[in-house]
Amino acid sequence: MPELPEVETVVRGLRSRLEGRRVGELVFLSPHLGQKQPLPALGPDLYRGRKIDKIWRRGKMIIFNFSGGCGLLIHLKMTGQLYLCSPKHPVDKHTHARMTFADLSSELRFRDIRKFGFLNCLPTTEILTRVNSELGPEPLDLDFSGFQSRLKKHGGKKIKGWLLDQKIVAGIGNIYSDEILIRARIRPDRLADRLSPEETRRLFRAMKFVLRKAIELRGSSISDYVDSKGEKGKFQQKHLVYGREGLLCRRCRKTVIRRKKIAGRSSFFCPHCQK
DNA sequence: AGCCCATCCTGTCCGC
DNA sequence: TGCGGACAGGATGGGC
Repeated sequence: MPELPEVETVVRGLRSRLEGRRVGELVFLSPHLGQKQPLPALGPDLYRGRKIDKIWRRGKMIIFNFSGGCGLLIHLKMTGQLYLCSPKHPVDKHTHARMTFADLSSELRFRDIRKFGFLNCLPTTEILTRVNSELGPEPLDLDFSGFQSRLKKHGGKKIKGWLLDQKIVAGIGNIYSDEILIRARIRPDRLADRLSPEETRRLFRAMKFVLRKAIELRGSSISDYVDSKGEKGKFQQKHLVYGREGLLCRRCRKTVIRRKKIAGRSSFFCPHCQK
């Protein structure tokens, strides 16, 4: 499930290969994907010959800026993949869009088994407005006082739900929320405004540490995640709780990891380490 | 305000 | 071995 570190890894890979290139054509292979476009959508033909000025990330969103104000807004949701490959690489039934380039032999593919993800053709101004109205601040840019004030503002929420809420902080999903909470030693069902100053500090540090470390290790490959070169990440090897129900905690080595549904998501935690 | 649930979708896994 | 149902989850929208 691509979250901030996976999306950042994909963006860095695409940026180094694609910024400055000119589009050959953009083709949608799945009509379904086109229908999901919010208005005002731009026609794919409009992208021919345009230069890619910038590829960037906001939360879990991937954004392409092209010359002439055209943009792409992409979300991988759970099983989406965005990678470069040879045009000869087989196109299967889960490949929903492809983009070729005038000055590069590789092509870009958007593939998504569950079709929850999207790739929208929109003006960059539209993308900017949407992204900024729908998403809270970047967790890696957030300072401690901003973090504290957001904890207070949405203090009634369980901390797990708080971390997952893209409007509060953008980019954290189910894997990283659990991995942050074990390192902060806080139970996922604690209320956001009931954390002690020490716990608040630990949570802030754990959030930064886990996200930075996961980016360094190029993300977690749990199910379908691969980066822009089709390669897997390595952070799953560092997971302390996620997906480890019934196994011994890797932190205290004596308590069995429990799983409980919190904020609608299965949450893994150590009842001994997390208070 | 915040929780829970259903929804979108398909592959995987488990039990019978 | 095969079938069917449960499950997984990011985000949204509705109801409480």
